[in-house]
Amino acid sequence: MKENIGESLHKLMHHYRHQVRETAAKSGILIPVSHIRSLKCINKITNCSAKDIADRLSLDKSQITRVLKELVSSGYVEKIRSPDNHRSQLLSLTKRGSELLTRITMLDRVAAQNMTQNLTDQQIEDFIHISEIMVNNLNQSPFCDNHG
Amino acid sequence: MKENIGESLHKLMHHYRHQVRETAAKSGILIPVSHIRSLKCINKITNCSAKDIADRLSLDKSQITRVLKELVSSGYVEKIRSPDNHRSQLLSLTKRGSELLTRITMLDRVAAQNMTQNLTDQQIEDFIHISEIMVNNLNQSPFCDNHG
DNA sequence: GGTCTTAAGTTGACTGTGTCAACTAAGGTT
DNA sequence: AACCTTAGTTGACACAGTCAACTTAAGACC
Repeated sequence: MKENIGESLHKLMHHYRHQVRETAAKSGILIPVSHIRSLKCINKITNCSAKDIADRLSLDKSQITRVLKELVSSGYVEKIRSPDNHRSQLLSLTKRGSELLTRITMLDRVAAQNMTQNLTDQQIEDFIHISEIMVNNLNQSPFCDNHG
Repeated sequence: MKENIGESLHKLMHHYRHQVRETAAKSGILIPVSHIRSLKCINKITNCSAKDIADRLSLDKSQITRVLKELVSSGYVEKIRSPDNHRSQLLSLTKRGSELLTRITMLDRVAAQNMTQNLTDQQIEDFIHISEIMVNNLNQSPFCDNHG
C-alpha cells in the first residue's frame, strides 16, 4: 500500500493545479501558477530578493529570473537595487500587483475551502504536518544532498 | 493556515519528484516519470489500452500516445490491435519491460520507505485517505466539470 | 445499404515547469 | 593585485500538460 503514496500525490497535485488554474482563469487572472507563488513570496518576505523566492519555493534561480521579468514587465512588481548591496535587488509589489494578490488571496481561500470541504480542521492540520515530515525525510535523505 | 495547504503540496511534490528521478538515475534508469507511471498501469490493468492509462493517470490522450511511442520503440511495451475491437489496442509489457518494472518496483519501495520513515502506518493511511477525499472534492466541484 | 454519432488514437502546436551550465557583476579575502 | 563567493542573468534543453484538428473504427438509426 505504501508504494501507492506516489500515485496519490501525483493525482492530488494534478487536480489541485487544475483547480487553481481554472479558478484563476474564471476570474480573468491568466498568469501561471509559478507567478502567483512568486507574488505571494514578495508580499510575505520583507525586502525580498530573487534568491529568497528561489529558496522558499525550492525553485531554480533561472526560473525566478524569468518569472520576475514577466511580473515586472506586466507592472505587478518593482525591482530596485538594494542600496547596501548592489548584487542583490529589492522586490516589491506595485499597486497593481497588490490588487492582483488581494484577488488571488480570496480565490485561494475559496479553493482551499472547496478542496477541504469534507475534512475536519484536525485532518487538514495532520495532512500539512505529515507533508512537512515527508519533505524533511526527503531533504535529509542520502538521495537528496542539499549542501546548505 | 488552510490556505497554505497549496504550498505544502507544491513543496512535497517537488521533493518527491526530485527523489524519484534521482533514485532512478542512480540505478541507471533514465526514463521520465510519466513513462514509469504508464508502465505500472500496463502491468496492473489487464488488457490495458491507451485510454485506460489516460483515465487512471488523469492525463491527456495525446500525452499517452507519445509516451507509448517511446516505450514501444525502446522495447518495453508491445502494442497489438484488439481482436474484438479494432479501435482499441492491447498493451502489454515485453520481457524487457517486465524486468525494468521489477527494478522500478524495488526502488519505489525503498523510496517510499525513505519518505515515510518517521511516520506510523496509521499516518500514512490517513495521508492517502485525506488525499483521496481532496481529489474527490476537486473532481466534484463546480470548478472541474468532468463529463464522465 | 447509407448516413450520423461516438470512441480511440494520432498529430501538431503551444504553454508551463524544471534543470544545467556558462556567464556577468558585485562583494569579500588575502 | 589575484581569488573566491554570491546574486542574478542567459541559453539551451527535457519533461509535463493542454487544445484542436484529424483518422479510423464501431454502433445506432432510418
